[in-house]
Amino acid sequence: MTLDFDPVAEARRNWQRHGWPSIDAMAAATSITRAHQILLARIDDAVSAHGLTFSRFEALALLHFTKDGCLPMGKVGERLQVHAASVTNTVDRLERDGRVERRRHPEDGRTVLACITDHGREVVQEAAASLGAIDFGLGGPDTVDFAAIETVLAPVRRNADDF
Amino acid sequence: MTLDFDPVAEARRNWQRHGWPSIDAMAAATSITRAHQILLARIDDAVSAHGLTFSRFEALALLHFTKDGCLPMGKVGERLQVHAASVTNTVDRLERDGRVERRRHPEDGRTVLACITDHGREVVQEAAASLGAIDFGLGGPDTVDFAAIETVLAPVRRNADDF
DNA sequence: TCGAGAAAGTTTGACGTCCAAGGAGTTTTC
DNA sequence: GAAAACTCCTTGGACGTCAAACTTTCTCGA
Repeated sequence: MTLDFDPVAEARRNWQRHGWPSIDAMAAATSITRAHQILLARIDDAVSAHGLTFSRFEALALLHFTKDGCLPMGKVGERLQVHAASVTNTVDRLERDGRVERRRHPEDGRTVLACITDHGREVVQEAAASLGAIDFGLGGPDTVDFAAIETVLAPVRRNADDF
Repeated sequence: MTLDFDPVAEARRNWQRHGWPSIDAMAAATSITRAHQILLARIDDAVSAHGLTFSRFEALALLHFTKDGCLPMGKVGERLQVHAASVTNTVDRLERDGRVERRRHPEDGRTVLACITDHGREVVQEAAASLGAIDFGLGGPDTVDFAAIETVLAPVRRNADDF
């Protein structure tokens, strides 16, 4: 993860030189993409110690936050903003590892409930601690303004009707 | 892409309630993740009209920016910060579609050069225009401060030795 | 000069994401 | 009540990413 050039500055120079449009937007988008790339790598590294990926951690945390530890598959996808097929995939693996189990919905035969197991609860709490320890990949010598990040990205999310 | 709740605020509430650590960092990381998710969807949608994905567009643009339109596979991965196997994959598909062709390196038999074709140059320029038209997924009714995004994410990237 | 080690790409396998299609169950409608 | 319409989930295929193993080629030192 050590570079001898700034990918964003590099991109900016090239776009400028070729007269391509929306340079500032491009640089902002590239920054977000790169920051995400960095975060995901660090986060996945942290949760892998607990046999998880970030996706699985998110699903597990979501279930853990629930009253009775269960949620219909569809709700999981909705909350996590991922496709239903991705939920099937994620729950498959969590179930394989005994962190989650599928149950029939008592009233609606179409619905499948994903329920976190006791083991799942242990794992997700340990993983959350590991993530906290690295400040979710945002840690390091340079000071990061967490609140500013949230603020500056809010309009981006709002433009996509994110809330 | 329309939600009736704010995923970040939601996450913040849940973490708070369970006493989990680094809430502000979590919210910032979640914002970045979500912003990236939004951008990627919009960008991919824009370039798909030209038979590209964002990855392929990036590779194509990189080659287009080069003096002679060629770059060793390894250099492509280095610039794009992706694994060598991903480069192989991306170039395979670009080559299949006639946007790129592989050539032997004249001096080093180990090296494979990825070279953009004339068709590739046409496509990448059209795609760049499409991306500019949507401000790289950052467009919308709410005003987005491009420069602020770059500034606020700089320490995140610097913490990962990104430049 | 010759063999060990390094370097460059590709292949294979695991993961995550999406889309499209299909099966099963429920609700609506006539 | 039965057929049509809708909902929920899973399956299969395409794509992108990474890690590890492997092949080919080059380099360097004994």
